Amino acid sequence: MSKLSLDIVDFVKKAFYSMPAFTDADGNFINGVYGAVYKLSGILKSGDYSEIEIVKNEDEKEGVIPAIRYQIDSFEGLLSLNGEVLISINDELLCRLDAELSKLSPIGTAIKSASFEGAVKITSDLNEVEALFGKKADFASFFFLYDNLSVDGTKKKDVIGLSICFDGKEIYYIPVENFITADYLGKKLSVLSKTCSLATFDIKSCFYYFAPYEIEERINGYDDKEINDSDKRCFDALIGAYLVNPLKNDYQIEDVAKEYLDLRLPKKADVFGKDSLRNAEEKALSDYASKACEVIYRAAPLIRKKLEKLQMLRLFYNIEMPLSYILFSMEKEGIIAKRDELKAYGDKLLVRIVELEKAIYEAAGCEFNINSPKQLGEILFEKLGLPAEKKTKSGYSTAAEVLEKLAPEHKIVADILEYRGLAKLKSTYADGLAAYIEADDRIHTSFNQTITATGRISSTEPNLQNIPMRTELGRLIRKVFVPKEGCVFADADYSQVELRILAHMSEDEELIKAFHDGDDIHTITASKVFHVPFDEVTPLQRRSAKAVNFGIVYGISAFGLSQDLSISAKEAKEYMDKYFETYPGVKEYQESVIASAKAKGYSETMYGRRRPMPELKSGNFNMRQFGERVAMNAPIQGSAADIMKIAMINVFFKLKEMGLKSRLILQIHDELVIETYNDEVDIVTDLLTKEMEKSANLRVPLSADCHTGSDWYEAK
DNA sequence: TTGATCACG
DNA sequence: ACGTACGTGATCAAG
Repeated sequence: MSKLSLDIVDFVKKAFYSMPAFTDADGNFINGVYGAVYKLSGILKSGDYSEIEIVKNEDEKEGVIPAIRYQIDSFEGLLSLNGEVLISINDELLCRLDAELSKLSPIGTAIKSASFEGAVKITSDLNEVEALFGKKADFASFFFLYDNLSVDGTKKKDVIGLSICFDGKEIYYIPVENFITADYLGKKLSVLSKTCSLATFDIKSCFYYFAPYEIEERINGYDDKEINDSDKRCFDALIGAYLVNPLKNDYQIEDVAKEYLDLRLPKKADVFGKDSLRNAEEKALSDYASKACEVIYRAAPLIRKKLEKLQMLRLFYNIEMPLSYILFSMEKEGIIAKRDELKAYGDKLLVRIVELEKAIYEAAGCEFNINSPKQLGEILFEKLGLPAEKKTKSGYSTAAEVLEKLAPEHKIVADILEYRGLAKLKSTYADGLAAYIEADDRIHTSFNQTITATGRISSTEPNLQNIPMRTELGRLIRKVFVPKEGCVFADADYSQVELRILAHMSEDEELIKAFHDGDDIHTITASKVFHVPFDEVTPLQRRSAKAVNFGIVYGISAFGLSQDLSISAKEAKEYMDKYFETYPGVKEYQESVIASAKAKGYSETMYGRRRPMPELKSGNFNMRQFGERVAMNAPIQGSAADIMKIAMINVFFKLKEMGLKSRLILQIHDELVIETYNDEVDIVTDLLTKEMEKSANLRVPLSADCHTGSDWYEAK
């Protein structure tokens, strides 16, 4: 009888790759530990050994993917209950292993794994690839597998391979290597898109290599056409899933697999870890990509049916799908940011920040971290004894709103407020933006189309939709954003688009009339609400009317309005009552929207975009109130988002149709920026304004103001 | 990772 | 009686 030396790292690793990938009910892989126990059990039952010596190569363990790593640990735990290295083989051990085996069995745990009816074929044979794309088909899915490592200097992602599926049975995985480049595969897909509907996931990331036929050939703007099944179009399962449920914060392909197919798809990070996919085994790569491709192939028709049922096909095909290409194009263009000027701006801020720090430490009598709300609160409210308004869960509130009230109490407060403002500008904007300037001197933001609950787009890495505007010092940052040589910026923004949409949707006659009468809607509203002639509206009255107008769009509450205007809730309520007397149609409209949302569980925009409102069914009063405000706001904010998206489609394809060189580069909710060639300024400003104003036909006119300038500060 | 704060529409 | 304006993203501190 002899001793079995068992290298558990290698043992589990081999087992993992020899078994189909299955998981437990929580989605954790258990195929490696299952295979290892199964094999070990067989070895031990042969009776050749009397004891096991556990060998564990920690270095090798670090090198394996996470999905294997944790299985090594659980295998070790099963084998060696108390951490022994030497284990004697007896009946107790054999029984324990058998018991574990039945627990781990994929049959026993009844886990459905993404499994194929047909085999995955890996091919690098050019003839085979050519033949593959020459197939006659109505529908195919594809999936680009990108490297985990993001490449510095460019947003262009590294493609490792492409999976493509034509009939749901046979899935091909084509590694990108040698003459089979990502560009080549993209071109093949472009050609295919002419005769075959294609589905993928996150199509925006595919546009680096592939432009669908319907985009390449297109010169016409938005068209509210019916959707024919026979039309060959691209389908993005991510955008589809988002439209069906815009509340989910993070849609991964694994979520789509689970939600629409009840399949557990392994997470990319679990399979490959954080390492580059360049070093991963081809089988693992093809396995992952093919599963994703199959999920798309099977889920896309289901998502499409769902959209059809929800009457959102036109929103999907006529607005969101073409928009995704425009967002890609805007990301790719980017915007020049001047490194040196940003640095100089930051240095200027730093001088004052250092001064303020000194003054604050002196006034406080000690040094502390001004950026820490906790430490700041202790200094202000304990050491200096300022009157505290305990407001947050974790302690004193030191928000600007609170500090402003405290300013007369102690001279330190004003310095802190100024410090805060400057520190924000330095960290988020001066230093923050500089880190995103790429080799082409441009910042390439990411526009996200599947984030917001209302249908707006968002901007990240960096966020170019929140560049300072309201204070002069902050606004100066916009001077670092400049057009390229021979260009200016054309910047157009909608005037009061949300209130105009409210006028349209509520059909309130007075509000509609107000927009036909003139364009200072706040003064007109003040005049009507306070019963004074237009020319005699006081600044305070206008400010109040403006706040009420904002409140109406947000889904008004007397308390919120009172906070904004620093008045009592009773006075705020009076303003609201007067407003609703003036515009009774608005009140009726808001009530009907809430009633409808309560009945249906969602509210919708002019173009059929839905926002589900589970809060309305909540047992919690506050949640229900929130649901009601959201029900009032979402159709307004969402319709404005729809209209801007239509305008972007019209502007983008108009530029293309006219063969202009100028390009859309930014969207900030109600504002578009075009990098405009000097010889195209007149035509571009004209088409930009016109396309924005005619993108929707409302009961009130849409108005857009366009400015030009040689930097973003000047063009606003 | 979460909460507080603050930048935008 | 209760606690609230709508929608985002980045940074910093602290657990």
